[in-house]
Amino acid sequence: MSEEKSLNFIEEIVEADLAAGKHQSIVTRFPPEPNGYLHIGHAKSICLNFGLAQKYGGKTNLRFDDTNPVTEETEYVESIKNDVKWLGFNWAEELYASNYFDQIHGFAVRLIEMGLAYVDDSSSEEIAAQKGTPTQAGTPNIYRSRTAAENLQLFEDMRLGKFADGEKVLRAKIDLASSNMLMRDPIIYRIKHAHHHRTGNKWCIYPMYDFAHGQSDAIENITHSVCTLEFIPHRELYNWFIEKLSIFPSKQYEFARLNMTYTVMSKRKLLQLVQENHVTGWDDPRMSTISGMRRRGYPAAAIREFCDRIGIAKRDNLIDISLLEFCVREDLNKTAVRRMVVFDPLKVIITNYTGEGEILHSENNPEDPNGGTREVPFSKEIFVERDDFMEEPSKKYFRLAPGQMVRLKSAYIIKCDNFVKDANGNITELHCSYIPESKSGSDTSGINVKGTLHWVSAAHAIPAEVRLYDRLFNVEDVAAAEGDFKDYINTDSLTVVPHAYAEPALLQDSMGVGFQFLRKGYFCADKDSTPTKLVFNRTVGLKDTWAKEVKKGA
RNA sequence: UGCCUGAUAGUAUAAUGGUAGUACGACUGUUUUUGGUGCAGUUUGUCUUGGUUCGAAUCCAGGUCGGGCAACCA
Repeated sequence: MSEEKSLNFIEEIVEADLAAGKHQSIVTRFPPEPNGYLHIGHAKSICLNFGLAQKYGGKTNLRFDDTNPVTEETEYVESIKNDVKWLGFNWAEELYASNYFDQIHGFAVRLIEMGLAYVDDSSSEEIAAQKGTPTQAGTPNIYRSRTAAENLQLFEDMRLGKFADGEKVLRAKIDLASSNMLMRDPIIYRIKHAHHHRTGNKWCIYPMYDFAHGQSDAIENITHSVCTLEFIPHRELYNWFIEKLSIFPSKQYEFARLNMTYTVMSKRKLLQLVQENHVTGWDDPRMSTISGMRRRGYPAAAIREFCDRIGIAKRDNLIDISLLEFCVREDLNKTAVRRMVVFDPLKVIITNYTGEGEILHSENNPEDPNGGTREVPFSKEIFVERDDFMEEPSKKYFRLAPGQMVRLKSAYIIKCDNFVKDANGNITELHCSYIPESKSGSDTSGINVKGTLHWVSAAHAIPAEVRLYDRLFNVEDVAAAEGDFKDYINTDSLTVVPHAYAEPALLQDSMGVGFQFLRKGYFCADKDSTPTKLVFNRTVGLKDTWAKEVKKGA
């Protein structure tokens, strides 16, 4: 078990800091804004932040970055907590930036007293214009030279609600000529007469991200504040506030956010999909949200493994979603319980089978020697998959065809003797004969067949609905595609099989587990499933080299 | 056009001046009562031009290309 895994650049920084005695132990944080559901990109950040603390014996706080009351809701807070827990992580403390509003307000006052912040009466457009452009310095306005006393009074009046939204803002007084636009006197407090999901109506002024995040990090003694690349320009500001306020010097480090093929990874776009009913909700199994993946049947361990495999670096990336699917299959192959379900039934009559029927046994999981077996009823009439028969088979087709033999999984070898067509030329029935000596487990027939089919006994079959999912978008790089991302939605991303036939064992199974429907893929019971109406989601298909072969031939 | 960032097989990610490796993918073969799984193997790479050096993916300089920055969002 002593596999040496190389460190990512953040782990290297942490190890160097620890080795240098800069910190006794580390503190990280996962800081979502509660304005939407978490997605797989957040999972990467969660695994990184919690993983760092786990690996180096530190702790991780869950901190809600709730500084914008108009977009944030308790529903989101709850879903985020649920998702982090489900992913398998425990936070040291559940914290909120809003817990620190008093302290942050105090920081602002201190800045004003030091002459490093001022109240600006300009409109948002005026401020934008006065900021200049990246190649042109900004210009100061008359408010910039207000005295500390005047600013103190004005800021207090802002807090007391004497002004309307947008009438005034508090700005840090830094450098209007900085090449970093964020240093050109950034707004640090704005007026919002809005109800906050935690502080209610106590405040009508709220700190901006830049005046809340680093401050919260400092208050919590966060040693390594890890965020994504787009915050690189914020680092200069982050450090400026820490220096001027003489608070705990948290350090910000940035890594590249996760992008994945055939999907979107922004809360704004995900919200749009939900609101405009392109999906059924945040937990629609096609969504890249944690809750969607959970509902679809992705194991938490598979998501963690995926996050581990993609690594941490600073280069922009577009990860192939098939890597995630690989991780899901890898996990489920070891754990999923095998069952047989026929999606598109074709009746097979075993003409020489004279018995009443019998109970056969089949292993629950060939990968797990301790997995046990379940009972599978067999009888004269069974269903097989319609595409497991071809009237005129191609040369490498190992399934049923006139005169061709296959094994029925865990049962007998059968031979197709005849088939019946209706008036329209559709095949309605297969007539086969079975080889009595070929019974699974006690086969003395000496016959070797190339194909093995899944099947269900017609008399014992139970109905089930099966939902098949495909990628939500039909272009690889959705974010880079021209125009509206919604133009690329795959309208065939959901296929419902309303009347599949399942083997009866499935009725007794506990529904929290992952299933493999033999030769069909991995499935899980959907939350819509009831004892009288089973509903399953296809988590991911099996690797299908035959389909690939067929495609090549076509 | 200014500033900030980055560039290693198809996709990711290592090698931290000394043999370019790993995973996924693709392709072979093999095993298999899942055309699944497993096993074995093959394949493909240092953006570019110079420089430093015995030796450069790594250090330096120029170029090229990608991403970000001018929200009272985070």
